[in-house]
Amino acid sequence: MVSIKAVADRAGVSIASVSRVINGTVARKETELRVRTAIKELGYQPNSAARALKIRQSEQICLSFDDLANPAYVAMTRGVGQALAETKYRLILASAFSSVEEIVKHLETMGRGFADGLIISPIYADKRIAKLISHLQIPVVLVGTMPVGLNVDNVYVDSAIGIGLGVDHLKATNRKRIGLVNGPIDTNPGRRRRLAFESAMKEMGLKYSEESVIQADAFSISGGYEAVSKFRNLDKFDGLICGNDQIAAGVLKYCYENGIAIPGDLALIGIDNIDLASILHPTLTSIDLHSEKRGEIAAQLMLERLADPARPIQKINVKPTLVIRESTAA
Amino acid sequence: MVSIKAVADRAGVSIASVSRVINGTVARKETELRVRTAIKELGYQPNSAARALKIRQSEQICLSFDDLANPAYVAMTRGVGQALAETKYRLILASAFSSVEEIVKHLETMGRGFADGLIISPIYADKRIAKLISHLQIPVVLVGTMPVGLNVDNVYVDSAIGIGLGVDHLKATNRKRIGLVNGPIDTNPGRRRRLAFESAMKEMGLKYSEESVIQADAFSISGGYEAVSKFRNLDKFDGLICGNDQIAAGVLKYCYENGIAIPGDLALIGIDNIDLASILHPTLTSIDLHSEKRGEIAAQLMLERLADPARPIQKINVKPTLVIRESTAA
DNA sequence: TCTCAAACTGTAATCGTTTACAGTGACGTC
DNA sequence: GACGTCACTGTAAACGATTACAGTTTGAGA
Repeated sequence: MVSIKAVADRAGVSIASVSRVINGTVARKETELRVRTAIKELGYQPNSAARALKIRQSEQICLSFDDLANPAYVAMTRGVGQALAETKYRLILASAFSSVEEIVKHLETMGRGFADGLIISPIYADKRIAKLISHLQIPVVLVGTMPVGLNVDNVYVDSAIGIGLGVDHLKATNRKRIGLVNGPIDTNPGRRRRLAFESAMKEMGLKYSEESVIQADAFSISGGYEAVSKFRNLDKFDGLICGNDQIAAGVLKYCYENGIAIPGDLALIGIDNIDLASILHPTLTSIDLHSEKRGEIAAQLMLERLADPARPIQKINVKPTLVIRESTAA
Repeated sequence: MVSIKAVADRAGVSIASVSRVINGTVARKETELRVRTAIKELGYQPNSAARALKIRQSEQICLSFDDLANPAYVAMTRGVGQALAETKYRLILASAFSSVEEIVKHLETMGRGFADGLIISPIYADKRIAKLISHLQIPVVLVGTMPVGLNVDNVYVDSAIGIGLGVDHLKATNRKRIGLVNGPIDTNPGRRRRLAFESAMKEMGLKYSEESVIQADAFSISGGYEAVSKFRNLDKFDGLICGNDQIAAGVLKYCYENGIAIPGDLALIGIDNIDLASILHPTLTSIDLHSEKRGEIAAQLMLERLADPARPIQKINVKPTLVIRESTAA
């Protein structure tokens, strides 16, 4: 392993000078040249562990979420990655397919200093998570619903508004018997979307009851498919909002197999507006929650926080938008 | 920051004893108890930079590929993550949406010791990449086609066999005018799949020419859609193999919009067998390249290599399989 | 030529661990 | 009671960088 000492010897200077050249502080032209030549000749690269130990920074930022199989999180990752690309920070991905237990385990190891900051988008509504986050020594940016009692930088999208847009659109296209195919209720999005749906329905004077909600046990294609398979009597509804686009895809598949015409018999709306939405038959109307943009903003907040630890806490609100496609045609 | 010194003071022992307790070597019962209590009381976590510096290991493994938007790579990431979950290694994701330039940049910084091993699945066929990899000081496992001149642990799937399965199946279901909608030709999969297609066609005595190949400029839905939109006269073919499932989805969309019946007028086969394949209408026959399994094997190879740096180089071959669905019904 | 400030450079301490080695004490044996 | 062994513990030296601080060189001005 070629260390800073080897470079110093080769260039005939002290290690301090080498370090100074690397970090771009004072150095005579000739010294700099000799050091740079030595570095090139030896193929030297500074050891990041030693550097991290000394400067007390790892120059790594950790991104943590629970479902990489969900394209919305992939998009978020892309956003974070882009914002970090031109900085000194590397992106670490942690616990991308995890259960609550795994997240807790991961959070517990975050104190080891291998990351300078944590961007987290927890879907599970578990109390331990909020507690662990609040005890972290490094800056945290939370994407999504802020748990009670926690106060960190935050970027969120008001799903109530999003669901409102959806219900509104269905009502405007003359649907009256509207239901929700919700994702798991022990998750933040699941809980929030259900509440938002209820209040949107009541607000618009539409009939709402417990039976308006079909419960899927995962935010996935098969989750959606199986939920409506079990439920069966979809003719109760003439419009459905789904927990996300994948659930909607599952519902769509079921409808196709069972002769339910979309949008003829039933209008369908998804959430997230992933690529899938535009290639389904019919193409899927979707509430876009702008995941990539939220990732980008989260990374931006993190960079600003790292640059100025004392700045006031920021909460950024991203507006959902409705993308209308064939699945809700009148 | 609470360090090992603080723990030692609290427990009334030396830092060496604390370290020994943590790393599970000799210690008297009472000493161990006092140390563990002190650790708990102070909430101590060992600093990973200091540890990495001393033991010359970062306990991080880097996974590098170029297109996280492709679910096949997400599956691979899941495989790697699972295999690493119960080990001491953390998974870092690098350059997940990258150009050749970015990969080169990343590879150049791999010498800094922030990862103990690199699992890489490069799609671009660029000579610099092979060269940089061969100069790396850490173990590398390559997933995919091995560039010439490189010799590292490798897990690959013989796409020739996969394409062969596809062509075979199309021939068996009475298709004669078979084409390929290929991905970009400057990528490894693109190049390999084209060659494999050509030889499979010739071997089976089917007509092949330059015009049998439609070139898409990305392994994506829009890549497939635009390629066939530009090409137009799809009636030349009665069977198409697509560079991956997303390209196939794009082709399918075009066919739907232009009244080409699948599988009536045209049979369609994708590659990768991602979730999407089973929810398209019609469902898509696909050549499964077992990405998740390859990721798992790659991680396994890496762990074995790290445990025994001297062991002979392994090359593991994963067999592709054909999943037949509606899009190729006779 | 001499002086002094400015510009640069080197020495050495430090970051938080791990670990070789030496030291301590308990205990069984003669 | 002396001694050897064994089990454990502490001291101190690394690992490879950064950075005060002190020391040295340089060059301008007198």
